[in-house]
Amino acid sequence: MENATRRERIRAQTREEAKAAALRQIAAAGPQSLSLNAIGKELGMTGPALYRYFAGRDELLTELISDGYHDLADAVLTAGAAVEGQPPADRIRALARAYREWALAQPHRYLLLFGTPVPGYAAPAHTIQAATRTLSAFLEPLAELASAARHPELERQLATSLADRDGNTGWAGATLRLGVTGWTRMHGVLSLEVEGHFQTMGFDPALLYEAEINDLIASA
Amino acid sequence: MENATRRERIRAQTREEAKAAALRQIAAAGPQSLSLNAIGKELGMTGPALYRYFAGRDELLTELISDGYHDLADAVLTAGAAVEGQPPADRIRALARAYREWALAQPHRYLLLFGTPVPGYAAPAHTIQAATRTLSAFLEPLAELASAARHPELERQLATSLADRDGNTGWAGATLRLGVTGWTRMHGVLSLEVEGHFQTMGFDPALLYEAEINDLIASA
DNA sequence: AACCTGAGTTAGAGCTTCTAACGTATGTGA
DNA sequence: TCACATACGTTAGAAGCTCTAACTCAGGTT
Repeated sequence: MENATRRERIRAQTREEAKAAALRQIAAAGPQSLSLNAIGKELGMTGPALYRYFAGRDELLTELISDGYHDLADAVLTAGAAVEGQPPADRIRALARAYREWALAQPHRYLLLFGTPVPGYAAPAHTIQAATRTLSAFLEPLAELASAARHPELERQLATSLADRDGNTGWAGATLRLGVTGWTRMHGVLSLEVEGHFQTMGFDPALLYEAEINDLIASA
Repeated sequence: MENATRRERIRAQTREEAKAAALRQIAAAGPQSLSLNAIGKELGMTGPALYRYFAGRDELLTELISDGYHDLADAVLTAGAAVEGQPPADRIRALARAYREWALAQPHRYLLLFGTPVPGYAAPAHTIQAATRTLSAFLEPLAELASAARHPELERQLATSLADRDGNTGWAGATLRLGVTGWTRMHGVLSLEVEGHFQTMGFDPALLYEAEINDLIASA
């Protein structure tokens, strides 16, 4: 960003404005009704002009997803930094809370990341890295709690596969299993909540979420 | 279906054909690329002709979702009937297996039910009833296992709210909590699996799913 | 046999993404 | 300071979509 020409700065700014408008539209009427024409109008230009900034609708969506992963990772890591030094159980609870708050503050965005996948979308490498970043934040405190192997085969698969990948991060299989389990449980509650499936059931999803987190901690 | 006129029978058949074609299309390219024109072509007629059968694209989608809920409920209940009399833990495992198999056999359909919601869609009453049917199948064996209250406030909310609803079904709060927890955990694993989020992680999701079910049983 | 109803047709409005061709403004090198 | 290259935004248009309107035609009923 330092040695960017004036043109490049303005261009980047326009891209950001377009993405912001896109998010507003998605929040208002869902991802399927995202229209480049409408975004253009919001920015004060015609639809085709946006093709100077994005290869097409799919690329715009892909970028929104990528941004989302990074934003979520940042939110979780920030929450993690704020509770450094505290007991692992408390840190896990803080991370989980940050995860949930991010999702509920912008449900449409959470669904963009974890809802029905966009057909043409394939996660770029740095997106996977952002996801790994989020998971790692949880793994750190979990490692302090993880006890003996509970599901040997699953833990073995996780340990060997993730060790091969990015140069042996050194997480124990039991820790990784707790991480993945925590992820699926958080997502299970959050996705159904965000999609409104609990609406007619008359209970507070926050309690269920908390219960899941506490169960996870207790089981470790 | 007995005293239906010939016309009505043919009409119903055409509707079914259209829905089958729609499912094929969704399976091939996702829900967003569902096109009435293309369905018409597949049935050997033009696009607008389908408006004689469905009020529009949204109604067709809504109907596919409704059908899905009923189909899923049937699959789970059938599996439940097949293991009647067996110990509750085994019955739960059988139900969970049926649930998973249904989802994996037709991932696009599972996502239609539990992925990003279609904007205009509001679940009709009989759909909610189908969902309740599925949940109840799990509640029966869970009730035999449910122990003392573990999350009092959550269980109280569930018991009172669902008691008010359909004329007191009589499930204990602890049972209901286990049911909802089981649902979110199954969904957590399944939705991430179906969306391909585990693809780069190199472990068998079936093991994670099993582990979740066994944990649930053990915790009850 | 005459009629009514329902199914399918084409035409067209209004939207979408996206390409192509065209002007214009902007920042840079001579 | 002037000329030029490049980037930016425009309009036009193709191909697709949903959905409405008007029309034709075949089936079943009276």
